[in-house]
Amino acid sequence: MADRAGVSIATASFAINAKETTKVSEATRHHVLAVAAELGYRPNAMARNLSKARTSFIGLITDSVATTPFAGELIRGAQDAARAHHHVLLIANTESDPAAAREATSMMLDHQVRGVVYSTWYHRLVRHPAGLSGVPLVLANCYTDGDEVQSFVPDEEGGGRSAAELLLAAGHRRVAFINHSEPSPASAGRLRGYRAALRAHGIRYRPDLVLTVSHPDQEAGYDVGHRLLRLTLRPTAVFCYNDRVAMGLYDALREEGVRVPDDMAVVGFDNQEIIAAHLRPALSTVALPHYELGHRSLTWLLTQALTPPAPAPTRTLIPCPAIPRHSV
Amino acid sequence: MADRAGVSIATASFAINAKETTKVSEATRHHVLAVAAELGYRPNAMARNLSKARTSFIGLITDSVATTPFAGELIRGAQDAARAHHHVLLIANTESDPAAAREATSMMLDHQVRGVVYSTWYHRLVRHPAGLSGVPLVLANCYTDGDEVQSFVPDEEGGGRSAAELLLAAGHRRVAFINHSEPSPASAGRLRGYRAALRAHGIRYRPDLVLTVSHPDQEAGYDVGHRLLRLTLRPTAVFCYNDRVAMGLYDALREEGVRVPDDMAVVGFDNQEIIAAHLRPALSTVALPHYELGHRSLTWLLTQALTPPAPAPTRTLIPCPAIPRHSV
DNA sequence: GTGAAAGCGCTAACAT
DNA sequence: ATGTTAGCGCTTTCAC
Repeated sequence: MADRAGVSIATASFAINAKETTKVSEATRHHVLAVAAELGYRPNAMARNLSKARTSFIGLITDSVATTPFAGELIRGAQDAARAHHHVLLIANTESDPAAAREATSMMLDHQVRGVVYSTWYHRLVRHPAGLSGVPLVLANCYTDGDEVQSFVPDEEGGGRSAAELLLAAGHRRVAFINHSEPSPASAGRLRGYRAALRAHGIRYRPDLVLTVSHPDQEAGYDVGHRLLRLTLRPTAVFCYNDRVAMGLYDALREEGVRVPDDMAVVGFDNQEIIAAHLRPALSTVALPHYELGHRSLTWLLTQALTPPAPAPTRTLIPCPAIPRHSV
Repeated sequence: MADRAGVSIATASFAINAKETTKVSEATRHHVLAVAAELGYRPNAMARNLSKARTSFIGLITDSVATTPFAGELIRGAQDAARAHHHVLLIANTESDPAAAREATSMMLDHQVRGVVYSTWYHRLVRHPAGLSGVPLVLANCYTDGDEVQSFVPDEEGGGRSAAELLLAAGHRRVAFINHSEPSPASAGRLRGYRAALRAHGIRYRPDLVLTVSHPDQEAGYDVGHRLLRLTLRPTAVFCYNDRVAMGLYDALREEGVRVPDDMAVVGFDNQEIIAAHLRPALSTVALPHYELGHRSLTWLLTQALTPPAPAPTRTLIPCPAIPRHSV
């Protein structure tokens, strides 16, 4: 195509890439661009990648895409950041299958990704992903034991505080917490946040007001709801581990003729739109920042990890914003 | 690395790619492979792509990733199919932004994708995606006017029939249908299916039993629920346009003391797990085949579109399976 | 069965 | 400011 423009192949390359050190005259540049447009010329990314010995690929590994809208949000955030930096995402979903993970890893390595973000659908501790030692790596929604790799995770404690705060600010003093019995960053963090909020309001923490469920879903919320109403000192407000528990709780409450929020205020966690926004009354909750997790991870890779000196890895907390609706 | 194995670069290439016409002796092949493994050698996909003048990329364009789990399922199906054929997906999400779509298109073209699947999050008519005339193309969950491009879409009519059948098979004769008022493949198809099922059971179609809503969500379901109960000839069963409407309907029914399924049987559509599986009682519904849509589209591209003669494009209907639970 | 050599379509020195 | 040239790491004839 350079030929058709009557210039050398090198000049064409310069013209098209419009470097800052513009080694080509404005005139010829325009001419080349015009000819290129006319011919519908598109540079071959493979050739460019090979020649520059560098691609514009970033790998994104998720352990689940479809179970929740969370992965979608994370992908969207990562995608937006990638686009802003003219990079393209190589996405692989492992569904927690080690074989799939291995395949994904080598696929990415073979394609010379510039870095990879490894993400999980729920916030948890992971081992250093195998085979990814040679590449700039960042974790989204998970972290490793000594935090020896950079990670971005939700600020569970802050979220727990915000959730409780939603209730406390409305004047509630007997606030129950339905927590997940499984130890995890979420259950531990939210509990800490709940206690901190109580403390800030001069309310003593009462262990009997925190109930736990082993599978935090609608069924559990329903069951624990009935337990809750039989407490000797019935709470006037409940902070639920997640929106699904809150949804089940709504059912239990309704069955017992307890109205939300008049007789009992409720807040959830996760901000699962399809549930939270459409319960009756709409559920006040706290959002998990999946979009930001994806966005920040990718941006970190592109702006920090790739330009030495490589920063020391840390676990970066991303806020979980409160989403007030009508259940308080 | 060939050098380290003491063979020529060409031989190494042959050994590694293990062609059928094995131009290399078993002995050297094993030797090369051993050395490669030892050195942790991985072929450079960029170089390979450039050399072969063909990549193993397939583009996947979605118009939304996060709003529903639907896109996730479709991606998962596509990804699985791609993996099975040793291809890798280049995913772009446009969020219905034309600029993003243009960018996605040229990104894919620049990367020499072998084909692209264009998908939408709800089943609809689309115009031929711009800029994609030069590439093998397949539509998932959408189709074009004259069906001049291959597409895979849900069998809405079959799904509607299955939904109604769930109710009819349980002996119901007065079955209402809450439809979406907006004309669409879904509303038209499901209505046809509903009527066909009625006919098959020798029941006369009564237009007054089909109510419509303009935004098929929980709020609409709630509102229409009250309307429904005021019908002179109250139905004993309802087929809802989707699970969200059913969720709202549950609320209305409960308010009026109408029990599901004893006083009123309900079926939904979409099989949105988070709702359907956890309503009380769990909602019988019909699933949208997003996984298959993605899987079939990709498989078609890889097996049909890429091997001449190119098949004539058709709109292929994918079944929507009934998911019986406890609301009938 | 194995090796030499010519590209694939670009980028980046290095000339001019 | 523009052209020449040497690769980037592979695949693939074509000789041997």
